[in-house]
Amino acid sequence: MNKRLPKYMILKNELLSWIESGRLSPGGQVPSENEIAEQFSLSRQTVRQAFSELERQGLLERVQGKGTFVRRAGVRDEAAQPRTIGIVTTYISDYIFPHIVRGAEAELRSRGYRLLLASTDNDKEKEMECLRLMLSEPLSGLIIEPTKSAEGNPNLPFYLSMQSKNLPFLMINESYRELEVPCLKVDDELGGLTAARYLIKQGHTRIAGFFKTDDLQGVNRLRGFMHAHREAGIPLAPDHVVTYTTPQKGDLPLKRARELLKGPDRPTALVAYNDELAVPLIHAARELGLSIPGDVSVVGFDDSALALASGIPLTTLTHPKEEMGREAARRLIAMIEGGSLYPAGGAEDKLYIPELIERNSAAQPRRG
Amino acid sequence: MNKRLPKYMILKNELLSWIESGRLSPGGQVPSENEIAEQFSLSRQTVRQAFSELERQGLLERVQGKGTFVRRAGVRDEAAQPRTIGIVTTYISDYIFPHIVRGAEAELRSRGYRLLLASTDNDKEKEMECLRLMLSEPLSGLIIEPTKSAEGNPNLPFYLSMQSKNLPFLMINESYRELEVPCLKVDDELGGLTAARYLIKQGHTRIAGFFKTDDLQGVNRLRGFMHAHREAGIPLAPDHVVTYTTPQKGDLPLKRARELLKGPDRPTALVAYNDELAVPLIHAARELGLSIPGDVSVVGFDDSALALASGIPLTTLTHPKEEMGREAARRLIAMIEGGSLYPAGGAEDKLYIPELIERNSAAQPRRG
DNA sequence: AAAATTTGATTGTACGTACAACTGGGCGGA
DNA sequence: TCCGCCCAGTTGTACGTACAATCAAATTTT
Repeated sequence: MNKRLPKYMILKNELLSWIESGRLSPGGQVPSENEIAEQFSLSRQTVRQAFSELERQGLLERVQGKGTFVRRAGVRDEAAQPRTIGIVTTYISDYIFPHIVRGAEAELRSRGYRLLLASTDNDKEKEMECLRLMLSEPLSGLIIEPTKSAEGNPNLPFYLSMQSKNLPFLMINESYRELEVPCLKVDDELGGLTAARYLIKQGHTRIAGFFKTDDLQGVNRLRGFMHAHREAGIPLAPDHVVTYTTPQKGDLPLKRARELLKGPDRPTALVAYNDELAVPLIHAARELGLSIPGDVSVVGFDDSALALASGIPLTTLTHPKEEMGREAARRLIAMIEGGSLYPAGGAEDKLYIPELIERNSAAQPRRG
Repeated sequence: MNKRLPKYMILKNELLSWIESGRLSPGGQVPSENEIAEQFSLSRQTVRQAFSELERQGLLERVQGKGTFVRRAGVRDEAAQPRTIGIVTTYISDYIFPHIVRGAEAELRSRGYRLLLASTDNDKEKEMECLRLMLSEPLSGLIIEPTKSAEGNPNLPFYLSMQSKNLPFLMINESYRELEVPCLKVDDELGGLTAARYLIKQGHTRIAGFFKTDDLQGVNRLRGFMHAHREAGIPLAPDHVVTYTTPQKGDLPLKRARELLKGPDRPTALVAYNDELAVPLIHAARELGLSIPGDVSVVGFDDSALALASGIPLTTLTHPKEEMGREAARRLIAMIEGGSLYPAGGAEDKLYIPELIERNSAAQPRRG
């Protein structure tokens, strides 16, 4: 059985239970060393030993001439909570991701949290490396943007161990399906639907769509795109749906677009996976002597900075970006301070509704 | 004078000096409590008090039945090195800053360091807040992009205390003049010189410059711009130099540009503080019916993503961006692992030479 | 030769005393 | 009323003793 505990340890545990039970409240005064010594029939030195260990652990504060006081409530080794939150994102520097990070950073800073940042470059091995690094020192929580969410998730064990360690985390943009984790994202299927519906309503019947399909975002946008065709009864030529993966993004979709635009029955409208693709699509079309939006309409996604920087203001769908970052930070902090793995209002995902911004890159087709 | 130190404190300091002087080496055994007590004519209890405080600080290790041993050499509170590095930047999400962060992040991650990120929004109060937050938990080093470097530095005490705490840090883009700190930056004066020289060589004689002057970067670029005029003997009309500050950047320079371009003797070339300004300058000029580069040449700075996204590929000067971030990380790690406040090869600044990239926004003036 | 035991050294626990240093309140004098 | 002083109560420092627990090496026993 248990070896006999030293008396000062017994006293320590007794005092701890007093604190936890509320018999001693934070800030309140502890009976003096002499009183305790008498009550427990111990020498004052022994009481001092117990007190000084508790003081070292940060639970008591002794003030010469005044007395001994309780510092904070709480469990044994709570050890000042870290107040550091990690964000693991696919790309730090490009496109809308800086804005998401910025929103989160602003919110976190104002709430007294520090932000740890790491980037996966959309590479699953780096994702694991990032997680390992982040967890190498104490952390209060994590915000994760999944890497290649449409494929499998080899880092699942990592996430499970985080759940079992009661480390709160949530996902943005997309979540791994295998995990039950709160997620903030845009309703991408609705976005694809909205974009295609808009063009159909304008009178377009030959619309090509370009989607990156190693992220679920692209898959969902494509799904909405196809849905809009189905509901309008418009046939969708197979070669009018172009899918590609991250490494191909620089050339494959552009090559296909040129082929389509040069061929017979060229599409009168293009739906791009995002603005990053929409801008080069516009340039490619112009190089072929086509005018935007007269000959070809283009709709992008995400309302990024590119939408206005390029010559033609781009018709695109909104993405909350900074607001999403802020909200993710808010929710994560609520989870941390609530001590729960799931947000207070249930584990519901937050779905942002993308809205169409009409600018000058899309219009009715020439012969409507 | 000094109050008399308690005997156990005197003993503590004595032992510390033994450790630091090498009389006691890490891993070596400390004389037993009784020996020390006899040597110093103290009671064993007093020796125990000194020992236990040193043990608490992590310098000694006591093993029952064996003896007391020295844990590690080194200064008082070395405490397992954190391997976390902070970056304080002006803007996270905009322009070239994400690329700098990205370079630093990649390098840090590959070396096993975590990256803490904070943004000042170019606000000195937030800068202080960021520093305070970052330092609230252990940190190995800091990379700082100064806020409004051309103005004073109210957070100087903070930086000085960091130096006195032997916390390595370095500056990027610009440094506060009051601090002797290693710095990585572009030779902005040379950049301004190069841009103006180029335009002069093309035959331009009426060149307007637009510079943001609350950052030293802008001040230096302006200086080079003026230098080029002086050396070429070209008079520089006072209203052809437009200076502005961060809050004005959205409208003042554009307003002035329109006035200049509408007026008589309009400039045939514009030098913009950076690409972020160059792009709207181009748009403004085109709205006035002027063609680029036929009627007006425009040169930007930093070779940002905007330089290619906008309709006309922008002639601009390079900025190392990612490479600068990587190099800053490398140097900081060297300082940390070298244990020195200054880099091994002396505290020399790294000066990057900006190079001109000729694209399509600048050419010879119409009647050359 | 191997195993068990003893032994000495060392730190851990526990009690005791004494005085110093500090705090806050009460008391008395200016 | 205010100031200084004292006093009781508290923690801090310092010394002392005694024994327990542990470790490693020497010693004895098997």
